[in-house]
Amino acid sequence: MRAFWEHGYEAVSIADLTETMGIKAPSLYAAFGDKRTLFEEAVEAYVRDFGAFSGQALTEEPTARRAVARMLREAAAFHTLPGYPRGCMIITAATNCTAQSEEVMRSLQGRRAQTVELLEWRIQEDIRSGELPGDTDAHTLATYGATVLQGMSQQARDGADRTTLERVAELAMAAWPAGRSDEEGEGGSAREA
Amino acid sequence: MRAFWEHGYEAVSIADLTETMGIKAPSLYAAFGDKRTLFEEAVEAYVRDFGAFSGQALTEEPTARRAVARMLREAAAFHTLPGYPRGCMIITAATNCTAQSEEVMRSLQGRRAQTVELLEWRIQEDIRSGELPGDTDAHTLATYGATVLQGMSQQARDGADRTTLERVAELAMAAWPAGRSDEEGEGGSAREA
DNA sequence: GTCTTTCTATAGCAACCGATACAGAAAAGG
DNA sequence: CCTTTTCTGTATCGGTTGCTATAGAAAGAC
Repeated sequence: MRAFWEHGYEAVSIADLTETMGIKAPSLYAAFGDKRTLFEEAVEAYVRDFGAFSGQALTEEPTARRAVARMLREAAAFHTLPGYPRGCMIITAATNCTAQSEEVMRSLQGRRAQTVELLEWRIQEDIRSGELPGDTDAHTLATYGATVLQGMSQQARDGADRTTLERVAELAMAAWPAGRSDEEGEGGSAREA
Repeated sequence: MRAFWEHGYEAVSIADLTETMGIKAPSLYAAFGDKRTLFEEAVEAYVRDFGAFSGQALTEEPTARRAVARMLREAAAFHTLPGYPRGCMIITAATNCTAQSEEVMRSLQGRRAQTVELLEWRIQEDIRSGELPGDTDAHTLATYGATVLQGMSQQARDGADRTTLERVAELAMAAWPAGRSDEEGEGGSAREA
């Protein structure tokens, strides 16, 4: 997983994997069957251990605004974990692809699209509930959230440190429209006028 | 150039290049000497024809704010040119790299860092001139600009259309602090209090 | 102990990688 | 016309890719 995370799908060879895993090629193929299958399992392990924060933030927080704020804040941390590759595996692991690994690319592309759709759905939910004004552009807003998230991954890869990214995440939220629940006061949860 | 732009450095083979260029391998090596050299020339051709907008915006505009606004607006167009690969070649062409092409990766990384440094320098210039308040965090602000720019490239690759990206660019500027020249009125150039 | 089952390591498969040696065709000079 | 030079195409180099057949070692059953 770490090898795929750092170098991407095609740039990691079977020889690299057998070397870092301490096993020989036949054992690897007996256990995983295929390089693609092994990659898919590595992706699922990554999502489980390091990539679940975005889905959790987008489902657990009460408003889309708080969800995105938390997602970006935690992304700053997860994209700069000490001792781990920088950036997000889902974003970077399949960007330079041959024709034969197009399916792998589209697989990760689907996962990214899933996150954007979930975010857009949360925004539309806030529009329906009156939390956000009725003329809010949900598609643009969701794309903006994904843009900042994926840009932070690239910046982490290029060496940006965690505190800088956390400040970027906080700054990015200044462009996000304030909802009804955080118009006055700042608790936003218990205080209802 | 288009092949490297779309698939990246390592994912394009010499056979791909000789096929799309209509020449055989020995002619290619006689003309360019090396795959790496050919890639570098392709990068320079890309920067000249499609990637100069960011440098121009960052040097020609009177303030850092207007520079970033223009850079992001034009990026939305250049990252979604009809008939060309999506996104920015400098950002995506060398992300999945083997150990042998680390130099290529660092070369593009250096070009990206150059843009961020130029942006940060423009911001500090505005701070010195009083256009921006003295406690402005130039490093965070420059990283934010680069984050949105690179995130837009990723979004373009994932299928975002031009108008959506232009709205994202405009929305992103809502997080950018207003300078002294655009506090009141909106011309900002001829009107001096 | 002996037999059976599971696992692992050696060796090698066809296909492709970047890069060249060499021969033949085309063009330029007289 | 002939010679010299430049260019292009065929064939191939050693190395690596993902993947596997086959033989040998380790472990469990009794």
